[in-house]
Amino acid sequence: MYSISNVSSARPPRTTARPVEHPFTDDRTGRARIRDAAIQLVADSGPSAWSARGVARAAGVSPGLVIHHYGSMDALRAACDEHVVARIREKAEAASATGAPVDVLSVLREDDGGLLAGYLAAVLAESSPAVARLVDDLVADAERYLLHGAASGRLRPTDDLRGRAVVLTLWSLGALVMKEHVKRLLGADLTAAGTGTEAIAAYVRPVSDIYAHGLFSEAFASTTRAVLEEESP
Amino acid sequence: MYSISNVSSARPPRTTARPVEHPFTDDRTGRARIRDAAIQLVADSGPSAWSARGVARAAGVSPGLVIHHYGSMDALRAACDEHVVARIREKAEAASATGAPVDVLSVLREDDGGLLAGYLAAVLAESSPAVARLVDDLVADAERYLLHGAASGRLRPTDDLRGRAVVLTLWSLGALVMKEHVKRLLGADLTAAGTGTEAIAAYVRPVSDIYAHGLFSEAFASTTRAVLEEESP
DNA sequence: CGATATGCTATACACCTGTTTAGCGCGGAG
DNA sequence: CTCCGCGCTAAACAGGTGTATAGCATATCG
Repeated sequence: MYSISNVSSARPPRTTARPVEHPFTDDRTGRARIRDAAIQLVADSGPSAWSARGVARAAGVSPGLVIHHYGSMDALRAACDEHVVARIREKAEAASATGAPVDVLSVLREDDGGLLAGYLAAVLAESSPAVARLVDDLVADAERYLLHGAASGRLRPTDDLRGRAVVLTLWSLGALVMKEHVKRLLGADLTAAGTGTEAIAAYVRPVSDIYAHGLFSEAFASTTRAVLEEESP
Repeated sequence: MYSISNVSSARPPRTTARPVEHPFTDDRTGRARIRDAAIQLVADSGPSAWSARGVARAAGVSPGLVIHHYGSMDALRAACDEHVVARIREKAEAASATGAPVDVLSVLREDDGGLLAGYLAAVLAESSPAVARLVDDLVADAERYLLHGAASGRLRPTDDLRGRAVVLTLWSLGALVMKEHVKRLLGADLTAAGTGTEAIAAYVRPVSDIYAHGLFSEAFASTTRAVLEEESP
């Protein structure tokens, strides 16, 4: 689900990969600098940019230090996933606590220059236990929101709340993965925090329209429902 | 858009990567065998499986022959993209000619063991001119379908037909890219041609429900529309 | 027959990958 | 002072990458 009232105002431009000023500066040891540089690199240049030497260069350290701190590139990858997932979880929980709509795209629209969104977009299609857990959690969040929304009368009830939560969440995440196509076709950059309301609106408007009224005419919707009921076991 | 009446019946199981029996056998020179093996490899094992030696092994030839025929791995990649895109285009045109709903997921559900879908899922998030063109064409197809659907009264009219076409197409393609998450969360395998109606239904049902009625209650939809109109320039 | 084209392999090369190892510098504690 | 721990680099290694090159086998044509 996506609510227009959640559309944030203009943000500062994205930073490019370089060693490395960062929105989360809590534990800036060499270890943290390396992890953060790796996240930035993947967010900016995709999974193919992943290498010990690339990360080392971006962090301003030697490749040996990368391995020294993390033991292997796989372990670094897992650490990056866990870190990004934890951050997103925090943001999703904060949004949930305010009763705001729990759409992952709005959760990700923060002043981090598109870092979390960019990294997530890059890894969503890859096999990662941490990311799979995040997706599952986001679905659970969406399901809770749908439940409350139906109870309050804002959202239509359904006998398959979970299926709906899965579909809505995966649609949003899928659009994120397909961000370059979204950008080319609609001019909307789903990860750029610097994007103004207008540029995101090109994506949000048709989405909201479908959420508001569906796609089928009422007559056709009735027909489809009849077909659905025939096919049910 | 997705129509239940388009759900195909059970198909034979997927083939695994091996040298290599294939649904399209028209030009089975060494060159074609290599290209087809490469497509199968990526469909089965993702972009990280891409290497001259991996493709050569799968095709039962030497790595040198791969390069001999295509000049470089980049050229082979481009050839694979073009080939898959051409096949999908054929299928989409055939579906369009019959007036069937032009949903890419149903177009891809054929007796090729999930090959086209699997390859497309693997490359959709990567930068590829051929794939971008395919996406653009699929959006154009969807827009035409929406136009006809609105004229016939089956689909709701909208002042942003193109935006809707983009969103619907990218949702479907996004779900394809996220196929492992769809499978884990709903048990629906969007690329496996061997999947029966029931397994796909777990994805299709909530989708159809949203298409039929939207997500918001009528009261809330009216409110959202009011917000939308306020925010329009 | 020889010449040419095509298909193909084996080998080698330059460069990249992740990882290991040795060693230096610095700070703190005893 | 010495010792220890930590942070760090440089060099080396094994294994992988894409690619180039030489050469063999086969078929076809004049």
